[in-house]
Amino acid sequence: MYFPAKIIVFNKIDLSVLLLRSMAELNKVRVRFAPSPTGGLHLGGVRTVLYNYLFARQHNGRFILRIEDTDQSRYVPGAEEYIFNCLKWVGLEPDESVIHGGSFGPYRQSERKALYRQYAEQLVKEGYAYYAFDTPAELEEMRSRYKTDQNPSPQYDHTVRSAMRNSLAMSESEVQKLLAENARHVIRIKMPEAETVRFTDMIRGEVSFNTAVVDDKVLLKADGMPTYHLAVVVDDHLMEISHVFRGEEWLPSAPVHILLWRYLFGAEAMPQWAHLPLILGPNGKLSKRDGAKYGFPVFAMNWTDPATGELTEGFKEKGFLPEAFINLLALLGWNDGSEQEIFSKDELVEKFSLERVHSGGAKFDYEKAKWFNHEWIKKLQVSGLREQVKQVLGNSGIRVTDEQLLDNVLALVKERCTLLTDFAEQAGFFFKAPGKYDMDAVKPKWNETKQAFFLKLLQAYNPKDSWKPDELETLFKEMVTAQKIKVGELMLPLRIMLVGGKFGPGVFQIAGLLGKEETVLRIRKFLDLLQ
RNA sequence: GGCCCGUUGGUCAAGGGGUUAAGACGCAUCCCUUUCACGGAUGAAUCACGAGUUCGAUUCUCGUACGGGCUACCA
Repeated sequence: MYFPAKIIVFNKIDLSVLLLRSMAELNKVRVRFAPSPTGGLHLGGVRTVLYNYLFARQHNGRFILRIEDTDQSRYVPGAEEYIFNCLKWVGLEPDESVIHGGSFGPYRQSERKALYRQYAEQLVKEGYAYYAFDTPAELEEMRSRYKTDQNPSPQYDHTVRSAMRNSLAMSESEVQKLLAENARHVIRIKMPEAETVRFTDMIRGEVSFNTAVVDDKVLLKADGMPTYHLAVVVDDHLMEISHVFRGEEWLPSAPVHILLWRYLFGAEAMPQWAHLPLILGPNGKLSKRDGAKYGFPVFAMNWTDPATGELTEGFKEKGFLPEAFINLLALLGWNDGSEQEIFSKDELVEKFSLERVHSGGAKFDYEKAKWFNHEWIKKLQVSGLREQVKQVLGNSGIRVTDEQLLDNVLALVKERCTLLTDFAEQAGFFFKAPGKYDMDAVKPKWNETKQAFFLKLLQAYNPKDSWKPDELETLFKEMVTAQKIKVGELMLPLRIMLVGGKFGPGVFQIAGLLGKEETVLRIRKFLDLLQ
């Protein structure tokens, strides 16, 4: 009597679990970053990657990287590999891509070329698009003909299309003849003459457009490649993308994409859109130029233009930690509402939410960016810094052989380094005696008494068996008190002897790490130099 | 020019009808530190403007101004 009831209950549970699972499959989150491999990876691009990544991780979804290389004239060798290197550096690697694989490939649009034409043709057949045979010269002619002060950039739209050479204006037989002759042509979307297209953006709410003022965008180019507009819609559908995050600069062409979705795959199937606020420079959208002009990086990593050989410095080489780079990017347009500003990647995955992304653009502040890096250098354990600092020291000709010393040095100096490159100055002298000294800090005030003092110091330090900072300091101060000189008057010269300049941690801390031998050697060397 | 999006200190920003309008960066001054940092303290905003709604608008509505984006067979 009791048993059957129990079995029924179990069955119910199994059913609901199954139901939930299939619903989860249906609503599977799939997002994508779709860069065009034409040059360096802009910090705005990395932020888009980040938001995609965070959203995917948060929803147990997949993050896809699709290469949008439909413009063959803009092909730049190496750019694609460079993008992957950047993503690897920041630790935001895709689940599916050209190199990560996946079952929705190919992930490079140029390899999907054959796919797009049928969709464009279908649109023509259904009256949503048309063939256009206008040559570049004819387009140019149209633009200059309609150009006025009131209308500085005439569009190819419903007001002019009947006066152009396209399948809407020409006779059926004429069109067929041209097509049979393989005449160069494009396929353009036929924008409705007056319709309001609206959609709900996840960041800015309802946005609406009047199709009358949107032009008949080219969907399929004369070379058979799709334009961005056709390709995004087709690929987002085929790759089952659920949410699209892209820059605000795409907002004006959103109605084209909405319409294409409606015509091709149905509005219900459309992914949700989120147009991210722009990252601004001192004047407008942040550009590579701004970086060069104001002296801060814009690209994630160094990028050398293969055509011109021009090098653009990246955040990595400038001395940024990937942790800091991600952190500062996340906060450029988003915050969790609390006072917290330092977030690890895991915390971001946990706390990020689209609802808290701003709609207004944010001006990039390099000073604040450096602050984030400083915070992360302070926060990170030496183990997280070791390899990167070795690299930095290596770049200035210092090879680290004593790993233990490196760890001690890092712990001692990291709080005074804002960029990783600062370690060259702040840590370098521990491994290599100063090559030159800040003589101005010593010479003007140097005298016989001081010279004598240091000789005596040498005599006191040399025979010491233990070598602890505290003891060295006490001994030093005891000896100074015997003189009629201020402690500072002698401490600064000692610093210069050991460090070379007026910087670094406490002098005796330095001496401690340097060891007796090296400390004595440096003092003696300097004294000789002054003779 | 047209269309779209936006507007809280120099910058990033919290707050969304009644608040002394958070916090951070940067800046300035001071304290700590016999270097430089770190750390601590203090200082600086009539919430773009004008109407409206309201007992009351930074917060809601509408205009204006300003800023930005788009306006290619580029993405």
